[in-house]
Amino acid sequence: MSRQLQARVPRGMRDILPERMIRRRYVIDQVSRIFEEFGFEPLQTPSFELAETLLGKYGPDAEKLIYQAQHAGGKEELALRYDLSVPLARLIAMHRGQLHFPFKRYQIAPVWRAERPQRGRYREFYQCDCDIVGTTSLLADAEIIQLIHALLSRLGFKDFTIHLNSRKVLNGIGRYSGVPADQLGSLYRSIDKLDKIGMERVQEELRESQIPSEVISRLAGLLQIEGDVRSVLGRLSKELAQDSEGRQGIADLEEVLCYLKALGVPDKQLDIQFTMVRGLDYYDGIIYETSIEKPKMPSITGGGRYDQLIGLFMKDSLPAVGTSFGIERIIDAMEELNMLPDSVRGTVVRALVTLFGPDQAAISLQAAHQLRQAGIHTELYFKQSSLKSQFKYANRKGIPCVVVIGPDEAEQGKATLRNFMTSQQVQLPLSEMPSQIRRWIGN
RNA sequence: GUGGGCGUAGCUCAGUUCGGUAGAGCACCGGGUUGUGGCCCCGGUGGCCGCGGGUUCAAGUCCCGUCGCCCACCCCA
Repeated sequence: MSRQLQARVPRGMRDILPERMIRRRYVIDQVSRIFEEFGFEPLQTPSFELAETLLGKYGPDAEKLIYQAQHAGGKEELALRYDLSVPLARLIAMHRGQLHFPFKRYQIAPVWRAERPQRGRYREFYQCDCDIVGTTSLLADAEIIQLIHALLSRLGFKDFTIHLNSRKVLNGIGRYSGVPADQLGSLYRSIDKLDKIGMERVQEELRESQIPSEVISRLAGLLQIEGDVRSVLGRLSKELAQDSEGRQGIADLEEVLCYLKALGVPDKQLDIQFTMVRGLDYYDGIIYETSIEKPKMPSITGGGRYDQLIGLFMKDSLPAVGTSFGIERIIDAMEELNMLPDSVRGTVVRALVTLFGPDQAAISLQAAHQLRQAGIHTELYFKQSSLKSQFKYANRKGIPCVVVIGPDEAEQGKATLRNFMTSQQVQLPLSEMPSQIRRWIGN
């Protein structure tokens, strides 16, 4: 005998077993339903893109994480998609003639990033994106943010905060501080950490990045602005009064806040966090991400406006705005917080039909068939074994109803139905099984 | 890319101090109860002790190497 292979999957990737798959599907169903309620259309793009489509869009840090692929006989340089936005931009450019604008689409699909895995971070994971292409109206930005709020609320999240910022404001802050363009990256990275490491350490980092001390003290004043969303914007606009782009960014945020108020999104779940940056290069307007209090994990949504990205694939760009939901993190959080309804069980099977012996096989088969015809997910026990072990099997697997057809029932053309949730038991004709089971399990 | 922790049964882990026949709980199979699950009792199956090398009469245990997983940072969903 040759030695067996180690059964393994690539790092950062995982199998999803039925129990988890069922919970996952529940969440994904909810999410798609809400996307469609808001008028987003489904769509699909390939897992692979041409490497040239993806490269140069995300920024150097992200670009290192793109999986590139080759095939011995192939001439095309391929890459696995890193997100769903850049493929969307490519699709818009290719199919703009067949689409109606503003075009709203959602996509729930895996993406791949060669990161070092850890809690809430995988190398293959699903993103749920919704985007609106073809309008600069801030109503679209507001609608996306409203959708984030509606979706998370509908799933049962309560303690979450949507952090808002604008790339325009960030650019304004950059100019305000007088940091040279080539140091803006490290400036953003440092101020982004304000929440985590505090003012002192941020100033320390800025000094280490060779940023002049007068600039640091100007920034310090700016970064200390705190309070509710509106007063933050008021004070920030005074500081950035000389910068037209910065003023524009603030005006954008004010307008969106106004819409969100009208839409009933509570202020207390919104936060103007003008130190929030977001890594991807292509954002150029309002940006946002969502954090939850517990369990502790990185942001569960992230998105923003990217009016120039599509322009990389066609002559005149089309403005676009959208967000991504981290479905993996959302599912992890919901599992940890026990947020899934009881109706989401560990198995799709609703009824187990027992098997007694060769004489009853035909009638057991017939009963299973009848239940399936009636739309009840039914499993037939295949092995002739003690009733006890068949019951045990149903119990362990979480099947709520057992249909017993032994010699007694077979003779009378009846079945004994047992409800495992309540331990009720009734004997009735085969034709009445489906309605009885439906009464027991609901639906 | 940086730092830390851990690899022993299908799963969670003890055993490593001080080298001496491979353990527990859960799961699985059978029985107690030959037509009734969960609880209980009894029995059983199951191990390349991550992998390779070294030291030794003897290595899960000591030494070297290597691979893998987890956690944190960076960054992100």
